Amino acid sequence: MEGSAPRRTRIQQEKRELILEAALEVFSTNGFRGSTIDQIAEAAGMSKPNLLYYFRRKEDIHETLMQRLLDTWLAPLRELDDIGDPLTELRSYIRRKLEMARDFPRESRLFANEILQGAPRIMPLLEGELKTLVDEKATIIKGWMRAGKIAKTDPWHLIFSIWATTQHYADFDVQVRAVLGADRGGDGRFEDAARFLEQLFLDGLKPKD
Amino acid sequence: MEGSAPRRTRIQQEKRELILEAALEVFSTNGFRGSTIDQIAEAAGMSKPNLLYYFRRKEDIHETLMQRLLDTWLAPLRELDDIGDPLTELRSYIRRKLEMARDFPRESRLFANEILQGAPRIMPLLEGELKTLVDEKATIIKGWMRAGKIAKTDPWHLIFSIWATTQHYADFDVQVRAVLGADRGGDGRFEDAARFLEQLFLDGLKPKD
DNA sequence: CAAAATTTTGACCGGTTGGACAAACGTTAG
DNA sequence: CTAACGTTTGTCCAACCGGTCAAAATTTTG
Repeated sequence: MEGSAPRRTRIQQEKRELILEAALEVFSTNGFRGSTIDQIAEAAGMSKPNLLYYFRRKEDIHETLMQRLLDTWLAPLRELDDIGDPLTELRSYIRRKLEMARDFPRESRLFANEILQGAPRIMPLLEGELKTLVDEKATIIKGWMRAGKIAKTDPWHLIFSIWATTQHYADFDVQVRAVLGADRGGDGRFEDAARFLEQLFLDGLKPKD
Repeated sequence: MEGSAPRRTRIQQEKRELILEAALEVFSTNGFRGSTIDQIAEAAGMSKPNLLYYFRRKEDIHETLMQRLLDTWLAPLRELDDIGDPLTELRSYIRRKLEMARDFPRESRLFANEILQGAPRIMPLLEGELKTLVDEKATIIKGWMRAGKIAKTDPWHLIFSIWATTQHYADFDVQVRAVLGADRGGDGRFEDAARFLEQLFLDGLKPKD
């Protein structure tokens, strides 16, 4: 019995990967119920029954995708630790998170879709693993505040605000580009965003003097 | 010919309102494609053909909902004007926006759903009405910066960050509550958020001295 | 009351979708 | 070659879904 490692041949590994890649594309733009197995199969270059040979149910694909997603998605937060200057640490967390929004917008949208609909499939993860991680990092941040290294405020809401502002550039990308227009909505928007966010989180809006 | 005001009896007005209310509930939690006419009809307490008597197509309901939504949704930004102290003006914009996230989370989620999927139905509005409004307000904010009333930064990204942080409490509500836990995730979370956001946007994270 | 107009419903339809299945195809090992 | 195993596909099905339609029920109007 080997329930924890049921993988077989190399072909299966490759095909499963192909399907997951295709499913990420389709799910992230159409949502779970808005996506069809046929769409995913076509995007993966195979027939529907063939796809169902590798994943028995549509939900299995989604579940596998979500499991992998959470690991990579929370990696930047996991890296946040006590060594180094607090402000620098927070600044690079924001930068990494923004880079993920730029480089993995599909993952961000998939996650947003799931949360928007009430997180029916990952609620236990949110209340368990995620809460534990955030609480742990909030304690670190609280320590920084007590030591006078950063301003005193609510660490949890601070983390929320970093998530919100960075993921916004992935989840609401079409809106951002529409509002910025053709000239400013190009590739440079992420650098503009990085500059702005750094200033916002470090200094706020009050004029310097 | 009265294409602009095709409303008829009082019953029609009431039933249409009933349907829109039910559709808001269903669409905002399941997305457009994830929602069925049957679900909406049941939530509105009527049969499917009866619902289709008031709205001929599923898309008509969604379209009507989106049109109304945008007006109320952008109201807080429209109120932002040049009279009064800039920092106070921005602070009350943030507060109003957060109140909307608290009082109209379904509207926020409906909008988020639409944007997430590439805004297929409201793209023209984003590039037209919305962009015009944001550009106009960005000009006002730029004036404040030139006058030294607030710190110099990018007005567009400032507006994005206000949208992102406030709507986060509606769109990602389940995640916020899961992470905050039973004790801190109660009704007080919006007041905590308001306090945090005020501090973030005004002073940033650098320690006071 | 009676005719006209409006509202509601049951039955139905065509298209789509998730999924099952067995047969065919390919590949590898003896 | 051939048997065994893994892979691929055509076909099919039952459930669902958006939408139609005609008839029935109700309300409005004269």
